[in-house]
Amino acid sequence: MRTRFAPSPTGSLHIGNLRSALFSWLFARHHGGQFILRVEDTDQKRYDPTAFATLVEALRWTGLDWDEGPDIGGPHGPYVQSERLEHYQKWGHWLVENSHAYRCYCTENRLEQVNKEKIARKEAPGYDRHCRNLSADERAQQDAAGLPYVIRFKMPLEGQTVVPDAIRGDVVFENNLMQDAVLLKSDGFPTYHLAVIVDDHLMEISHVTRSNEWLPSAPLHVLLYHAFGWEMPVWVHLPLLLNPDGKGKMSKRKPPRDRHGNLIPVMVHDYMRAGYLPEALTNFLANTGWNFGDDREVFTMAEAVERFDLPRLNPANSAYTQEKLDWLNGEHIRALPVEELARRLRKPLEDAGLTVEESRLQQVAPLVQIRLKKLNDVVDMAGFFFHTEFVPPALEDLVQKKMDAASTRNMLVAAYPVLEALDNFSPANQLEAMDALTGVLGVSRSQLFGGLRVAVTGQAVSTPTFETMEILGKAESLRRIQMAIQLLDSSAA
RNA sequence: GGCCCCAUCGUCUAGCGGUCUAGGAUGUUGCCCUUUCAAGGCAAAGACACGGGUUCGAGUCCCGUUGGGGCUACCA
Repeated sequence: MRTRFAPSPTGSLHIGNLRSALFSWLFARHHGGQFILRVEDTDQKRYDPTAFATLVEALRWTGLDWDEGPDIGGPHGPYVQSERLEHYQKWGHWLVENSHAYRCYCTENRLEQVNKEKIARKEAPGYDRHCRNLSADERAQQDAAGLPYVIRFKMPLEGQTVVPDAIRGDVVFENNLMQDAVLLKSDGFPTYHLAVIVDDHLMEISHVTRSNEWLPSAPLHVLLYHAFGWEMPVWVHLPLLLNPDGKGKMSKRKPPRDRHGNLIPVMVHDYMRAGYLPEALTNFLANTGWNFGDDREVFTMAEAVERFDLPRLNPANSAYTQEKLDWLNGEHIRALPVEELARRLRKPLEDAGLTVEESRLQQVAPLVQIRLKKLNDVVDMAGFFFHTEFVPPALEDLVQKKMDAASTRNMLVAAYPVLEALDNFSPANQLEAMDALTGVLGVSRSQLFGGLRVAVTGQAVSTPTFETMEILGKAESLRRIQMAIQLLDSSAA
């Protein structure tokens, strides 16, 4: 079995395309087959020289691997369509010579004109097949004049074409409703329709996996295989990933928003920057439109490879669920070995402008592991650990529930010498001492521990009190508590 | 408009004629735990789009309606 992913390089990787790629990859890997990467860059108007490197970066990040491709070569190369023009030209002209296609000399103006007239007459728009009906003389005349032309397919005027689809069965199309599609453009480049058939055949693709937006043009592709006399691959039209509201496919041109109005990332690089784990993203994507079985939602791609197959693919399109991705991301963060989490936390912290000391990072990682939904959340939660200068808390955060500045101050003043007297500054020891102090002072754990926590972290939401103080060290913790006391003093005055 | 695809809780899904007073997850709400935030535990609300058939029996099969999506380029 051989499947392929054939994106057109327009920048990063669209999440909907990643989902298609993922299904193709899982399918091939499950059956012990090969997965091929091919670049479909036949649209010269959209050419972007940096796009390919970005695409590969995104794809590598997701963990998908390919056996043949533009960057690694292979026996069926080249894997970039713009480098395969001779194939398309050869086979395009072969179709003309064997009367499956014809040269069309119509200008864009005429095409527009024909459409306008058809629409005015309330007919379906489309090419009127003017050049299909040229006499031999007329044809010779146009050729002699050296006019630019495109090659169009001679769609059968009657009958039906059946597309056998692996997940929805036979889909039947009426031939007379279909266009004489352009196969080879006037610039000598192929359209998708010609290129995909030639390449999939030459590259020996056994299963064509692609999103179901291609289903309407699949009969043309079937007919092309017939015309060439090539063996047809198995067609697998995958469901589409829709916007969170289920209206329209995910698109980077009109980026969707969640119900809080925040933009939802569409490109893989946006997910990388937002602090998502590749294993969470792929888990999420595999889990929408396909299911693992056994009611399991959290799984690795290695586990998915073992089980993946077409029968459990849902033929319906599905809406993107941000909440579920965020939950899965948290699950995968918690599943990481803590040293690995530490390693991945470095980048978001550094990107936030912080200087990250390795030993400190190792200490902080276990404290944030169960608290993070995204890696980037570490900046707000524990960024204070890496500040060169301590930023004291806001007064209103420092004053505890049902207390005022004076009573909060007195509480911290009482805690200070007790903490100072501790030889062993372990969290357990601190807890024991502070717990005892709550009884003496007549305050709750929440008030005392919370007051200390805000004092040493500088923020209302943070890592837990005693573990934090242990990392900060006794001296630094006491210094910060002292600062808090002064802050409360000045407010009382 | 035409053609094609699709249709179970808000969302992702299980269900492949009787085991369905429809299961899981997420999200929401409540309670518990608790040192903030999380995580964890428990609980609640929440769906077979509608109408016809077929059948002893339909969420499951067929048809229609409705709804949603896709395509309708010398873009992919």
